[in-house]
Amino acid sequence: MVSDSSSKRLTIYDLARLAETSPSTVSAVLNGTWQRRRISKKLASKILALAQAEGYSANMQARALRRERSGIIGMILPLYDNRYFSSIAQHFESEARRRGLFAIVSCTNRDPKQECEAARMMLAYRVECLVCTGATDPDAIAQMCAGSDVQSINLDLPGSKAPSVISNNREGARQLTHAILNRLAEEKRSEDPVLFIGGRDEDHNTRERIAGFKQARDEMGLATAEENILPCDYAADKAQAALATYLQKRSTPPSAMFVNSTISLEGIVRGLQLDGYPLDDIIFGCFDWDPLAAAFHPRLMMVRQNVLEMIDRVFELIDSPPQDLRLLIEVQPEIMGV
Amino acid sequence: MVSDSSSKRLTIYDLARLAETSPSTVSAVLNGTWQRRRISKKLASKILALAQAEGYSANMQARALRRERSGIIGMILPLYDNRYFSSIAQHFESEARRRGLFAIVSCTNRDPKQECEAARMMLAYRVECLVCTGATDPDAIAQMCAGSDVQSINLDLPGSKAPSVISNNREGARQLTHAILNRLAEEKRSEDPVLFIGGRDEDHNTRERIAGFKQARDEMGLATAEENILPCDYAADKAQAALATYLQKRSTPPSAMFVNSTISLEGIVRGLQLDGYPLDDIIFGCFDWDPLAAAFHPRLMMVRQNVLEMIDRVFELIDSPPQDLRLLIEVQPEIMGV
DNA sequence: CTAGTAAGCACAATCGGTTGTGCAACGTGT
DNA sequence: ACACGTTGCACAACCGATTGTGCTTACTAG
Repeated sequence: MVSDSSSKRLTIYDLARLAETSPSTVSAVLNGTWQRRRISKKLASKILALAQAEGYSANMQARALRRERSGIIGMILPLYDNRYFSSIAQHFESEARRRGLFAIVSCTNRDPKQECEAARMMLAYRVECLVCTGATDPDAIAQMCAGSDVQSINLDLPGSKAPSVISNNREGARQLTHAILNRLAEEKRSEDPVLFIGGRDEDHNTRERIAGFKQARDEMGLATAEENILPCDYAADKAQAALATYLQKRSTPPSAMFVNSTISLEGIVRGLQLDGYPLDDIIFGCFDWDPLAAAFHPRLMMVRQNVLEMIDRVFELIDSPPQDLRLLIEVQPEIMGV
Repeated sequence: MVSDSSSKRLTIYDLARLAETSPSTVSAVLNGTWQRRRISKKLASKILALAQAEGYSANMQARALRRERSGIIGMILPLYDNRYFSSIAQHFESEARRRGLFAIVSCTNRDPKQECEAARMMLAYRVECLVCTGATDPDAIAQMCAGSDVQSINLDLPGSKAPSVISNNREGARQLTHAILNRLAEEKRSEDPVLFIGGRDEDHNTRERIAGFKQARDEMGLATAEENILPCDYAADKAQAALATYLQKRSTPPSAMFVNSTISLEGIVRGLQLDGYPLDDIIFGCFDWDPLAAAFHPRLMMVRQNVLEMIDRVFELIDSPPQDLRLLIEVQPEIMGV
């Protein structure tokens, strides 16, 4: 270790001087192409040992510039703070790492402006591919990427200008609704209404979940009153307020609810708790998964989206980009707690 | 928009040709140094308009290489999947963005190997600073950074080779314990034992929290039996098992518990729920914050660490690096739900 | 009318790798 | 001894920005 920490960072030029060889040879040795370049094993190991001893680390910017490949793969994400999105980020990172890519994830707070800004940054850093998760306007970003000749993929919410990987929301909702209805039947409350609450009407996923909800009820021979469908947005406060309004017209809370996300569930539970309703008696189905919440409530069933498989599908699309940009891949979620 | 999407990405050389000027001029205009270089306003606006129309975006690798500044700031994180860490990532990103820096966050699963690997990658990408959150071995990473002349800062867990920003764990635990004891007193159960459970004995934060716990009891004239302190690790299963063992010796669960994290709380609640104990009667104090959990339980008090201020402190340290690498900044957390 | 100054821009070196190509030296077969 | 193939490496041109410097013109002052 002769490292002169006095000067700058070590480069292949420094190593070349130390090893009394040329920079190109050092480069070839350090990036593994030395056999192809017929560098002798002896020289190669000398250089490797030297690099090791001096703690050399290649400058990725220089490499990226010359190779015209950054080795970076990007993802934009609405938020980190729930199990679903955080596990998306986590799996994306580890799968990228496994492939020798460097993942950068940017969270954009569900704000279209920030989404664009983040995408612009990612493109400036020359990401090799951009995964666009739960974007407000996925097509806008897909178009930016296309303009820069960068592949993009939609995750969680579908778009029309890039292939999409999403959960099978309709089928998941259908199964969850059946689980709720079965539970009601077990408890001899089959006739009680079920309230669907949370999410946004314009949102593809919410629409699909409502469709699945209705379909399941239909299959059980139950009609669904529109007043029992409340897509009041996701936010906890919105859900709490919507439920309060709903409850003004009745004496008791519904026996069962289909809650569209954990963030909505938070508002619902808080509201019921404040008003002193017997929380544990209500059957909840939540299209989202949070093990802590599941631990707390005895009648809470949750939909766990298959993040692992979704990320796998995303990388398959990266490996072999489909010709059809409207390709939609749906992954089956799992019902927990039935 | 004459963009010839046929060829490669647009460079300043292309723009120079289009604007009939030189690359250096284009560069100066696009990075804002054109006034200093006495480029005429007329030419400047021409180039800017052109760049806009053609959708030019600077190649950050080239810029970073030449400037010897990447514009990137890194963070390593144990996990995303709780409110604390996810909000750390979120605030770190937005503050970095505010400063024109690009944040990259890598999660390392509390694995020292992965921590080192991530740090190595970050250093290869020439991050300007590395924030090392909740690292298993912060000093190892601090040393790697020092070797590359890169500033590093510890967050959440302190180290001795880089300045650290952490919560005031002892004081937070003291206040939480007082809140628990007050609640017990209100409910005329002052004499009941309180169980401290979760966390690791070797862990700085856990040790501090235990100290705060004992101190608060001491201040109330209560002795603390060692059998009531169970640092059984954080994992939900470990906590559940530890509680089960604890309960074997007694007929009823403790009236109150100090739970060291939400992940431990998950195991505790699951175990109690399974065994059919009346969960709502137990007074919980959890050193962590999760609004969904808070909504579910009427007697759950939580410590919310002041992430906003912690991140602010981190950036202050980045702005003016202290001479003393052992500097420890403690930020006061907040007790929620008292 | 000329020296001196400022305005406006272009040149070329540089950051640290990568990679096509060239060129000795050495070995082999005839 | 000569042609020829191989081995082992060095040279130099990039990648796309930044920046010190220098060279025109135009303008101003004396």
